[in-house]
Amino acid sequence: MPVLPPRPKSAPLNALRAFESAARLQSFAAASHELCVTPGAITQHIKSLESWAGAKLFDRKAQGVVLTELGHGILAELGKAFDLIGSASTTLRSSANPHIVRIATLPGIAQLWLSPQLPGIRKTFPKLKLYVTAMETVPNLDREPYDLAIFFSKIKDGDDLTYLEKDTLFPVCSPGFLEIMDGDLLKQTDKLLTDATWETDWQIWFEGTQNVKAVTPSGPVYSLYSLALEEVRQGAGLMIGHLPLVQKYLQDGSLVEPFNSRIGTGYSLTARISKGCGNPDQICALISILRTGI
Amino acid sequence: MPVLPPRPKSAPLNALRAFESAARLQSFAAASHELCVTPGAITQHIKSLESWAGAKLFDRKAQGVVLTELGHGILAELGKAFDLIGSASTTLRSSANPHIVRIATLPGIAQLWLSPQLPGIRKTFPKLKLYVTAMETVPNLDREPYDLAIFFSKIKDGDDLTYLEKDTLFPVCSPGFLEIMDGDLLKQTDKLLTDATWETDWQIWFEGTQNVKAVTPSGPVYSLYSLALEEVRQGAGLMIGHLPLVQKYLQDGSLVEPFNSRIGTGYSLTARISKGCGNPDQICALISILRTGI
DNA sequence: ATTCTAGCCATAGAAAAACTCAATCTGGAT
DNA sequence: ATCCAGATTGAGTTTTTCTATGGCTAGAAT
Repeated sequence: MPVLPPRPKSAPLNALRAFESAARLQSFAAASHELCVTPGAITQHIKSLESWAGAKLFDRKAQGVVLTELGHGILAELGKAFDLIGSASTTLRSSANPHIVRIATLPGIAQLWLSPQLPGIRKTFPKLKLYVTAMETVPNLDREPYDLAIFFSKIKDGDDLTYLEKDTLFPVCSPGFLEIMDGDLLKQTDKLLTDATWETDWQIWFEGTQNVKAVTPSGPVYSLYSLALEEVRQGAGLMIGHLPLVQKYLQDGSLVEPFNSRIGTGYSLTARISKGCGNPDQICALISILRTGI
Repeated sequence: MPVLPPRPKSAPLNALRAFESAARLQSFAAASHELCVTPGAITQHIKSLESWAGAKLFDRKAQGVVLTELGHGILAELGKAFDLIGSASTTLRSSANPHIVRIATLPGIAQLWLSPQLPGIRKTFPKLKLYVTAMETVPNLDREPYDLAIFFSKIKDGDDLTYLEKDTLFPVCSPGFLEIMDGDLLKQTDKLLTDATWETDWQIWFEGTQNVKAVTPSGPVYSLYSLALEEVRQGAGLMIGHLPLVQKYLQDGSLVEPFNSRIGTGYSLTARISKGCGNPDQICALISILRTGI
């Protein structure tokens, strides 16, 4: 039996993925975020790849990291490779389970916009299973295995986006809060709630509609929009409502709009479909139901 | 600090690689060989990918394994992706170390053909470092990180092969063995040595040159050609010499050619260059030196 | 029919890889 | 001077990957 010497290993795949991400984003920290690991993990991946290659791939500066020419040379090729892998695996999983649609969206959208539409969707597509994953940033649909991403974004030509609804800002509060409070609602800045994802909402609304110097809200800051909105419905104060997310509460009367001045943000609620998605027709049908509302 | 729920993971890269190999080769066993792991490792990779996808990728039959339609659908895409990764990593490593040339070749070629040429190569390229890895089968240069593969192969149009020398077969033995033995050298079949990689050499030579029924050699079988040849040089018997590999010994007189009947095999010693190789000019120069001989 | 054989599967244990955590370093910015 | 963002380091832990078994099945050989 011939004992063959060990072949030299080919480059470690996971390290290559880490490298591609770090090189594309020009930052280990950003890559660590994209890949959902700690920065240290990225450091180690890059180190292992550098030792495999026998050369530095990044120049380490104190304020960050700069790709070497060597690293730059393979970035495009690697990117294409991981795009292919991503689309292949999305295709695989979604055509294996055509009755499952995986949606990526903001937590607030999931709870306040998507969730109320579920009964209607179930009626139209009784067999459909929706897997909704909440996240703060738009995932790279070329890489991550979702069929559909629903986020607020600016619509540009060339993007493969489907418009759903316009985003519009205006303060909201509970009917009870409105009754109790006297005079200028906006004076008591500690009653102005903020959501961490949309920190500048108040400022945008002030500057766009009030023609007065923006008041700095000093009320609590929430990390979940739906949580903040719940507080507001309990009468905790005022916050900026995004029309698509508060419409339901305006209709059922649990929230009211104390001012008559709305402002658009240039953003819209949009859906984007993954290229790898296995059942585009079904997804389109689903989107059209979401767009027209229940 | 917002606690985000865990994102659904993307498909495991190593499992995808195992799948691609198994699907392309239509066999777990072959894939395990290609990736230098045990068959069990492949089984587990495929299982993990199947559970990630939520569907079977292969139909298991007793005599092997058959790709499902689902699996077939992503094979081409994955193959392209891993080709890109392979070429990117080869590019990376060889352009990081332009003075290193990694050669994959048969053990026999390494020892009997390449090794004698090293002094001459060192003279021409003093800074060059050759890393020679011996293996039984031609590696996939699109995937594995070698710059150059030197093997016996049939030259077909379209292949990116460089011809080096013609392969030619004929029996060889030591001068001492020739003296001692009487009469028909080929009668004593236990003195006919065989190399495991080229088991049919004797048969090919007999049928091509002797016009007699092939004698079945019953001498020892070696797993390394160079080892067998060493025995022959010590007078252990006769074996089939491949011209490129025995030429040196014919010249220095340690082997002789008792019959005057050579036969070609249709194969030639050839060099193929990796697409990803970072320094093609240097490699070409190297090949041309190897071809012309020292 | 029985045995053989090629391939895949299942499980346990071992080895290697990957990740986290907390502490540390670095040089520009406040 | 101190702070800060971002990268690193090393120890310890978790997860993944691999091997080593033995078992299974169906076709081939005896």
